[in-house]
Amino acid sequence: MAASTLTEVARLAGVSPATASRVLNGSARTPGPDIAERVRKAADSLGYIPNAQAQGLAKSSSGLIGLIVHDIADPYFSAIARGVQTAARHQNKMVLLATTAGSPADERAAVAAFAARRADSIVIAGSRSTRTSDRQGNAELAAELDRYCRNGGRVGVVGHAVVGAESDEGYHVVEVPNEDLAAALARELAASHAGEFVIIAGPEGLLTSDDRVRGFQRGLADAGLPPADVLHTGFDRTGGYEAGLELTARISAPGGSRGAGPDAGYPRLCIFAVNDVMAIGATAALRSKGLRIPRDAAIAGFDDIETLRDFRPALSTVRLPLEEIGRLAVPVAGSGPTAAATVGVTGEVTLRRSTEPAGEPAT
Amino acid sequence: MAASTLTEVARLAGVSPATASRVLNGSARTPGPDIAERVRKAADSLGYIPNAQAQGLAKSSSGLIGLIVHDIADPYFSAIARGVQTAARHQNKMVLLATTAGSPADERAAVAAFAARRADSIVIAGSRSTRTSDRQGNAELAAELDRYCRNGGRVGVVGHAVVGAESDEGYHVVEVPNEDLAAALARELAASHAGEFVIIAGPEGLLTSDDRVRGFQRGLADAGLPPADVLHTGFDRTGGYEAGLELTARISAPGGSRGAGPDAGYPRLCIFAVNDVMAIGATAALRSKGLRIPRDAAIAGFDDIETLRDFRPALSTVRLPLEEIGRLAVPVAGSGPTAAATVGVTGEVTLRRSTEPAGEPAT
DNA sequence: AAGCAGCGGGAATGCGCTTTCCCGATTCAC
DNA sequence: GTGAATCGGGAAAGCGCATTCCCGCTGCTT
Repeated sequence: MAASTLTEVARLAGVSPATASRVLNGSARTPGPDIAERVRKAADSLGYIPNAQAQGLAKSSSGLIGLIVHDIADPYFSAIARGVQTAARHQNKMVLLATTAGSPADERAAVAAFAARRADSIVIAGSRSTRTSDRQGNAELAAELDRYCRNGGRVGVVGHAVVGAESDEGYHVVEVPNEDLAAALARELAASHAGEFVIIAGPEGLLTSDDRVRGFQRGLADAGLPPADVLHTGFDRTGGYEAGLELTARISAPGGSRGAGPDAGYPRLCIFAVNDVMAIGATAALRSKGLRIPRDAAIAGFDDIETLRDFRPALSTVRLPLEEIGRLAVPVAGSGPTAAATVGVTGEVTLRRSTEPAGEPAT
Repeated sequence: MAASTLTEVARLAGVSPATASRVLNGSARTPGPDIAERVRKAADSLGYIPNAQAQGLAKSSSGLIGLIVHDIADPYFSAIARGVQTAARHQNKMVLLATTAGSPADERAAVAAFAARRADSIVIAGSRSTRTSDRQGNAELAAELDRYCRNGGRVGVVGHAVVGAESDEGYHVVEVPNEDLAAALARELAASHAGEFVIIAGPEGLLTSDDRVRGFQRGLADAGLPPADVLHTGFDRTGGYEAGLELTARISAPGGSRGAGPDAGYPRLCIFAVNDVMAIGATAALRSKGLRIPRDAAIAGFDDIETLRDFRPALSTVRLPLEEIGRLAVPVAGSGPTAAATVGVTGEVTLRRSTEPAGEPAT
């Protein structure tokens, strides 16, 4: 027993399919109240559910929003996803999920799939990369997106414009001032840390990572400090952990630049991990070697993911309104082709215990 | 410039739409190699992307998997979502996301929306409830699901069968032995804790919560202990936090049943929160009042969400293979109407520092 | 050599719905 | 009271694709 169709409803109500369609969906023309009543009654006596595929085909629009993330179980992305979901609900749309682990090729495929489903708009969260190994992938992704836009699709990107994107139609980006915020963080840290600074960064070429690194270095320079060493590693917890292990050696080594160290009364090292999950990984690594934070090293992250709320030691970070970012990233439904090209959000440096000067009593 | 259609491709290739369709999609009949080549070339010179809506309409199947969760940003659900996503990818399908905050009415609406989109299958994660206030909602949800199944849909449910579900066609549940695992946890804890036991539970009527409570009590009974007090609260971090606050009073109160207490050398209280986020909330509450874990209270959760990996004190819990659960919950694509009704997974009691006997040196 | 199965391709139909177009019946203005 | 404008409803044409049916052809059997 297949689902009942509009035609069946119409027949049962004794009207034409056209009329039934008009009453059951908000058409411009509203049939008479008596007829409307009959149709509605017929509809729910049959348990009629409109076939969204057919509707989409006829109206060429699907009520779908495509969301592309690296990994839905990553707190950063799931917070954004929540925002996207909220916005979608306000627009009476559903969200289609694609996870790509950051591979441009997969992202291209996801865009194509969304296009095939005639998604009304696409949201791309997750950092862009300029690695040469991704060049071709990026180009293809950009091409796919352009085509999608030309066909009337709207796309919202979190963070950076897609590398090589041409179209400016229906393409908007939620800009996160990564560089400025990282600089601000660096300045604040520089004020209270005499020790050496080290940055745990993502792979070279990852835009978000690069921006934050650049900003942090600029902030240090502003404070009259030399640039920090940069360790490139994976953009996830594992990367942070590995870098953390590497740093433990440096921390435990006798002596060290600028004569800092646990016994000097302030942290030998101040570590900036370009995102929170990496900071968490690094913290775990240090802890596994018996080092304490902030006693033996200060550490700060970026994003302020929800996980941090209960993480000890409380991690200093830069708070980003992730959910709002998600909400803002979904293109507004009926917006004209010249929708706002860019919306900005702002963050906030949030200092917590992990970067307090050493020697304070633990809470 | 609208997206190009099969007909355009066919015309460019100088063949009929039928032939073009046959070569571009895996049809039973494969046209000659020369023709196929021509069509394929025409297709990608035009950047042809098949219209999934039209395909779906014609084939009446959509390549969509609907996923219903309470909150995608909750680590428990996002872990399951990851598993679902993995399974979907293996089936060459995409996942449609709906979040409902656990409201049966919203879940019904989500099922209807999925049905409208002709989703091939639906996965419902998130606990079922038997609260009387949800009675009608549950009934309607069950009815909606039954209709969906009768129309050929497949549904997979995590945890419990939907209350009141009739159909046994295309309906399968991933069963989690919540009760037994909770009992096992209780027995292990009983062996090392002399103090009083308290359970922080979700709202009464929430099946998952009820099962775990029942199991835990049974485990205590097995060990010859009296039943634990049960605090009912929200099934989320906030609920855990509030319950935790309430418990701090009890812990700090002078005296106490069975004469336990910090100075007695073992924890006064052993708290079992029915899920990890609640346990985290409770921990935060205790800590906010200056209490230490496990010194002043032992605490255990359930699920072993990924967040726990870096949570301190390391929380005892029951490990559930969440991602696998997600994978298993996705109905297999071509399975006959009499697909396996139930698949089981198993968990593992995982004792960590949060329930170690007090007095041990902190790590 | 005639007959038949088999194959490669095209014409046509339908999936379920929206939407234009059309037509008879009112209502309004003059 | 007649014309035009309006309203309420139905007929029909797609939306883009899959698929059934049909037809002309080749290659085989007897």
